Amino acid sequence: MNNRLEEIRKQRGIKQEELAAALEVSRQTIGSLENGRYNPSILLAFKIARFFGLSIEEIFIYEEDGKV
Amino acid sequence: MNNRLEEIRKQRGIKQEELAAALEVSRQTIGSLENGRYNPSILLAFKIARFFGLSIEEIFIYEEDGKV
DNA sequence: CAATAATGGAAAGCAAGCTTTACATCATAC
DNA sequence: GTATGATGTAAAGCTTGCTTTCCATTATTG
Repeated sequence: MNNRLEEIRKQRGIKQEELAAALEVSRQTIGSLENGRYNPSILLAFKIARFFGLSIEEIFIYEEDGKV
Repeated sequence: MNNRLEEIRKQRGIKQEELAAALEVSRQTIGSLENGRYNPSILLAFKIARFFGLSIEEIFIYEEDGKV
């Protein structure tokens, strides 16, 4: 799973910390997602998508093979 | 999080066990999702959506409040 | 009724997501 | 150069997702 989180966040000119606060998660969680340390839960994915007004599929890129 | 998994699966006339096999998860996982015992990981959500040719949002319903 | 098929659901255990704490790095500004 | 702000990253610990195993329930069918 890849994601366009950092790209989209920067487009909107907001900081990791601000995004984290808006989503009610820790800053480290945002950093970990942006740097691919793990995938979001589906709940967090929904929150992120809703925050940016996008669909989950527009932000998170699932590649059949790439596995976990 | 609610989901339309059971509904969609039955529309297609397939059994929990068949769906589980197609998605490479256990039958219990499918049953647990259908009966709301837990939410899927985002990877499983993608697999399910892709299997049915739908978007994640068409299958899993996120309600702002309803919490976890 | 007995047998089989499909589903429900619990328990234990491992894996993954998230938190808090803590420290390092990098850039910018003064 | 030092201070400050933003980000990277790691460790320990809790919670949630998923597996395997096991048994119960509810059709349906012979």
